[in-house]
Amino acid sequence: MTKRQKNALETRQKIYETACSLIEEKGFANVSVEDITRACGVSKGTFYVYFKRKEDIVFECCKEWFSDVDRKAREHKGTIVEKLAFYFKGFMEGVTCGGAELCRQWVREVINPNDSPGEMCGGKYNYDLGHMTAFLEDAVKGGLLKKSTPVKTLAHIFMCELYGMMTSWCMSDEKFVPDEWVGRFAKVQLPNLLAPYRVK
Amino acid sequence: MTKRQKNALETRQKIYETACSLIEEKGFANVSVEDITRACGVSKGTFYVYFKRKEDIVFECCKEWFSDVDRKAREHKGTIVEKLAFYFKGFMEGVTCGGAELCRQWVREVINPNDSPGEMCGGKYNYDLGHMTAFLEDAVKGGLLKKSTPVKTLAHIFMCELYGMMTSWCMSDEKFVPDEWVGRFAKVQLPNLLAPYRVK
DNA sequence: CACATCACCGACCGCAAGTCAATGACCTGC
DNA sequence: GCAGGTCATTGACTTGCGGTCGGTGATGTG
Repeated sequence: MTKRQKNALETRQKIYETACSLIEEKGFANVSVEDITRACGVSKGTFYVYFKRKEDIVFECCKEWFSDVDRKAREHKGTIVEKLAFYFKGFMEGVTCGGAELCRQWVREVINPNDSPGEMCGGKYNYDLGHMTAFLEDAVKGGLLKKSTPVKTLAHIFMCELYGMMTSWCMSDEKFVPDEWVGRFAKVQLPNLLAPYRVK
Repeated sequence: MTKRQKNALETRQKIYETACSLIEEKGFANVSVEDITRACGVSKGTFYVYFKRKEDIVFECCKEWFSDVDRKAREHKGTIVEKLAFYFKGFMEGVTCGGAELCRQWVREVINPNDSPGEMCGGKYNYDLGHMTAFLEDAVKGGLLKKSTPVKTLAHIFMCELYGMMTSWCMSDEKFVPDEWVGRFAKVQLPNLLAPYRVK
């Protein structure tokens, strides 16, 4: 990697980090692209070299952990309840780690229909249930769940729970601790939902 | 009511209805205030006579049913599970009746922190759990739930479920039927959640 | 009939997103 | 080490939209 390329990467990172802290401080709608570029000493044009749209900045933080939580949960040892609890914990960690404003903006963007104009930088997280179904299919193959398990339906139910936690967290102004929620869910609700499909 | 006042009401209604259909067709962000006013033959200024902000138009449709679903569910006869199922059904009905785009925009707005600038026309629905706690307290007083029921926690759990369904619906592009979800939830999950607190 | 009211108008303002031709620092191959 | 090309960066500019406000004329009122 040349010095030039290294600098470019640093610029991109600087823009991203400045944007995150400004958004968290003032709210996404109250931060302009020029606010961001002024704050980190680059020009407006530079921003648009690295991000197609202002909104794309919020997808940056999700890029890694979305593939990562998937991999980690797959590798996680334990019962299917433990595996799922781990996945839930990871999802909430990823969604909340940037703070409420970033999460809110992520939700605002991610609920857009798929044919929305403007390609998402870094790939859109869309409602294909991909992560969750793959994860549950692993559990079926691994002998943790019965072959007859309605993977798609379960995936759907679990994603629904995750979106509920995420949205509640956004709206409750960070008053609740995701770990506690996930803990309660794993203890009270998960076993009942999985009971019919578990291999004894 | 004078003829003048009647006309004014009609104008307001016309703006509201035109806005809804345009938003549903093209998406909230792709419809300008001028698109709306042009489509219904009034001027831009007139829009701002009736709505403080462009965003306020989406709160219009929620005004009635938010108080209404509360009242109706309170009056609904049956077990606590039946009452709750009724409330869930009503909530989802209200949230989805205007179509996915209106619902999406409602979510985008409603997740704003409370100190967001711009007063919401028609009152903001905020995360005070108000509807749900009142409803559960009724059930405690009515002898359907034990006195020791952690009303606030349960309200929180149930709102979380509702937000999950709502968000999933927005993201799944109307693929799922809210009634079926609520039916499944009421059958599979609700009884387990309520079991410890129900009066036999 | 004259005056007041008020629903409605649309030109105007300010701001922010996104564009693009120009620049010059850096890289590369001879 | 130099010449020529590449590419990260710039910031003035365009575009479009949200929101305002002084004006107007139809409607209601005394």
